[in-house]
Amino acid sequence: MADLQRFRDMLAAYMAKKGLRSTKQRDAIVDAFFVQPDHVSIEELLARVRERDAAIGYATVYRTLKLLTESGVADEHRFGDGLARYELADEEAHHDHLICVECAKITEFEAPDIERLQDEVAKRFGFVTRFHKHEIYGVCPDCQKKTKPRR
Amino acid sequence: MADLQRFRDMLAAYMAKKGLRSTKQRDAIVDAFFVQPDHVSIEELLARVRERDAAIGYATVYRTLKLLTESGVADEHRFGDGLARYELADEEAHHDHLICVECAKITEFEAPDIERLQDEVAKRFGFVTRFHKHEIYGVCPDCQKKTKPRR
DNA sequence: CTCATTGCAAATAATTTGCATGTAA
DNA sequence: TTACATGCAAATTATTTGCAATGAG
Repeated sequence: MADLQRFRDMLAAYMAKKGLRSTKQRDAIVDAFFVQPDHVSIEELLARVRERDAAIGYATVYRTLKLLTESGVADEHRFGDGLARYELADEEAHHDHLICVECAKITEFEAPDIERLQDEVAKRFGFVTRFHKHEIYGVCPDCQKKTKPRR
Repeated sequence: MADLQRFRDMLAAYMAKKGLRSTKQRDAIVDAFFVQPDHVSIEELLARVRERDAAIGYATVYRTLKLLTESGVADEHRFGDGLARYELADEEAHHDHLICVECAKITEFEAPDIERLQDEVAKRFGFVTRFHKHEIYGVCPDCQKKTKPRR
């Protein structure tokens, strides 16, 4: 688990710079995100947040996640199921994803050697890298067992 | 440029197997795709196709591109601008993408060493890979010149 | 007090689908 | 002839936005 305080500070700084205000809705959403900032969708997060305050509207969740993304606290991902998912923008421990095409489970992996080769590719083309996506779609071990049981 | 005939055969086989018919609209769309099968969007393809037959509806383009995708002739990509783009599903010459965040230009790259490391990652997690996405987002050489001119 | 924020509903944008009509095979 | 295909418009889905009411600083 990353250093959450660092992210809270990052968000506070961004909000101060932009003259944004903190509200109970925002706090509830941000807290809910920090509880388990791992590939949550808006809908999942909204459900979590409504346990604390049932009146929070989904537009507020969209707006707050956009705020988290702009402030550099969260990264937005799209894994092919048509909706955005968010996770902590943890550069220190950068990882990429394996996505199961059967059960949609997401597994993280780190591969510094791939990152290095990737930097070389960017350099070869004269690109200044901002970010990247590396996603491997396939069938996870669990689903391999389910899909082709010996019979 | 890949062996287009191979892809035409692949499509014909798929259509035969499914009992699908060839129509002048489908032919026009497929031909237009084959002319330049490089990251076209539905809208771009529709424009191209309408030069030949102005009456073709956009639903037909959607349906035909889905057909191309299902038959293994085309791959669908989403590069973050909110719409689907299609390219030839050329496994022999597999490549990934560099996307300029300024001008949205897409550059292809091949990196067999990355692919190999990626296979190792999948194996390490017991995944059976179906396909992958590796996209590097950054600023291309042209836009670097535009964005920060010496002044 | 002032201006950002919220919740709601309506607006978008990309894509999909129902259906009457057209048309391959 | 017998389904499959098409074009249109309406439906869907995820997300965004206008606006009046609310609330933070």
